[in-house]
Amino acid sequence: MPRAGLDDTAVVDAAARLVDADGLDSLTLARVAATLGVRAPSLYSHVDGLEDLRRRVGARGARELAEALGRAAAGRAGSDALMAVAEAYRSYGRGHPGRYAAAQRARELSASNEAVAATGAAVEVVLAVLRGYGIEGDDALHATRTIRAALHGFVLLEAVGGFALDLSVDDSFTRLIATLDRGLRAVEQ
Amino acid sequence: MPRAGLDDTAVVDAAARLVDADGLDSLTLARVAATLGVRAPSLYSHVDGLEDLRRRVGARGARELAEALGRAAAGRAGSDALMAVAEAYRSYGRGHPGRYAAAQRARELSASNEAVAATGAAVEVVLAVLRGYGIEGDDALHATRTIRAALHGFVLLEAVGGFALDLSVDDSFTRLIATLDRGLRAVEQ
DNA sequence: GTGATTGCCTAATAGGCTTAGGTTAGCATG
DNA sequence: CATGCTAACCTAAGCCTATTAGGCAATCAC
Repeated sequence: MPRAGLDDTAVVDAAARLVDADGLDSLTLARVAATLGVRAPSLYSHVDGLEDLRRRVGARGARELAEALGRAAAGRAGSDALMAVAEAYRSYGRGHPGRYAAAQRARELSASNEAVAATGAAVEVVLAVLRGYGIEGDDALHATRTIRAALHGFVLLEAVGGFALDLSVDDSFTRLIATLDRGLRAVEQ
Repeated sequence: MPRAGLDDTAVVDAAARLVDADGLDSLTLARVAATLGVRAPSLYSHVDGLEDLRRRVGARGARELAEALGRAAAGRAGSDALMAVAEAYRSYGRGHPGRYAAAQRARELSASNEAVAATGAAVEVVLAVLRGYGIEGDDALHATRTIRAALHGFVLLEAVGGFALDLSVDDSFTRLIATLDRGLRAVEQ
């Protein structure tokens, strides 16, 4: 019997493609194994069960998202940077809905150093953008939560088909960012 | 053999309690049946399988959430109304995390008249609040998406333990609403 | 070539959903 | 009060998961 020649990365690759195509809930070891031409128990050589696989997919999503945000922010400042980061965030969520969803399972991901580091990097990107607004310290941390909540909610609602009305979702997103931009600029204290 | 005397409502009740306590993912027919003192197949007399049960729990969540928003908005206007609605939204999400999560599965819920009606009612509440800001028409629909995205994202991040830093989550929420309030007030055109 | 590693396998356990088909409790009707 | 119907509940079985245990053999280091 020839070997498939798998390794950890190949398994996570296959899982990531699967969740992006069919949703996080449809991630099963059986399906991943089938796409790799292998039986389910064989995956245990590379991955420590289903939960571990989900965690690794989430960690990859967190890392890719943080990288995308960093690239978007590079060389920009102020509203320009906020818009670029927001666009990159939404773009990643739309392009990789499964990885994105997996990246948000904070409780599971707290066991992954890679995921924790990536989340920290993403926060740093937003904090840098906020310095362009003159917001620092705790104010900046609160503002980071505001921005993250707004972007996260938008991406999830879009992914789940929550924007049912016949009204441009692109326009809605642009206005969301504009509202945040205005709201952040007007901060006193 | 005595009968348990179940009906649809009792089954959905049990499921709603279960998902609020242990999370939406832990909803299984076997567990619901066990809490009701019955075998899993017996539930098929009252509910059309697991997916249908999830849909019904989500519909109940959507209705309860819409009712809470309506109560919060009653007798208030402007920033006051926005704050009250936002607090009610977050409060429901925290108090009933499982129902709340189920209520957001838009694709599944599109098959539920109750859920569709409830979602429409919630949108109406927000539109009424926005009239207090002088926002109407498409602008108001876009603003509704902004508000919904921000609240939804915040509730989900809070539920999943996404706010890890030692920084008051209550304060963050207050500032989120304040940022939205300022951002909505400054709308031109 | 030889030995060790390890990738992959089959077999089996345990638990989930669901369908099929049977039994019976409890009500409605005569 | 007896009869019969409805529907609530059951067991059995099939098929899908995940996971563990234990075995075989392909491949690599020497």
